[in-house]
Amino acid sequence: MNISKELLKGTTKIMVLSVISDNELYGYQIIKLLKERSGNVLKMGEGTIYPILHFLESEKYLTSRWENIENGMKRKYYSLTPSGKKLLTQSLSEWKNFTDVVNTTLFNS
Amino acid sequence: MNISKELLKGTTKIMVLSVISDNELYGYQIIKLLKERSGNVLKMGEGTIYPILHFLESEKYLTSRWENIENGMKRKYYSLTPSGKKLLTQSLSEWKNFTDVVNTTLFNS
DNA sequence: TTACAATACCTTGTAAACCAATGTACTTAT
DNA sequence: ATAAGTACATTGGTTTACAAGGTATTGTAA
Repeated sequence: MNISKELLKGTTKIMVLSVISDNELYGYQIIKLLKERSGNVLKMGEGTIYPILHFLESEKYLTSRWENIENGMKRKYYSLTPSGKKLLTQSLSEWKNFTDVVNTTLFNS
Repeated sequence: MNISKELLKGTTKIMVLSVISDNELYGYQIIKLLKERSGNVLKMGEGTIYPILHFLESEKYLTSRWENIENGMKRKYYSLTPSGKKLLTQSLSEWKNFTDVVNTTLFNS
């Protein structure tokens, strides 16, 4: 089963905020987590997630810190700012409104 | 309450197919019907709906006929082809899958 | 009667979202 | 040694929706 690219538009940002709200996470991990949590349906590419993280950080919804791990690799960990938590709450309520409106429109005939 | 442009992406086509499935409709009427059915939330412009109708017709999901009404105006009525009915069924099931996956990802933490 | 709102069709240009592809660099498994 | 995995990043293309503009007619309010 596949999720069409078009339907996804707009929701990816919310899902990114949502997964970060639980734990401090790095980009590559978020991609794998979204895949896992969605039951292997969402296969976001790096070209999708990294720009979203950069945007959310530039808008102060996220902060980041670099961590050097033993083997020489570096990870950039993101967490929500207070402003990001507010955005998440607001986005979740928007998401609910949105699906309600669409469902009403689709099925109230 | 406003529905963000980004979330809407992809769903407008489905809603257009959905409203036409019940009755033969013309473009301007569809805009008003979507507004009405969504409880005054969806205010699709003509620049959104007309291109979708043209696309769906070019892909043979819709057929159209012109009707001259008394006062000199002309309306272009659209209805679903068998292929369009199939697309609608398929799109509705995609929509359901999509919201399920997003909700799982958002709320199963 | 003159102007505006509404009906009804249409197109063009722009911004945003996502993905595929590509690039770098290091590590681990075969 | 070669491929796959980890982990960061950017560029270019497609699609979606909207704002703004255009044509033409009818109905209404000033």
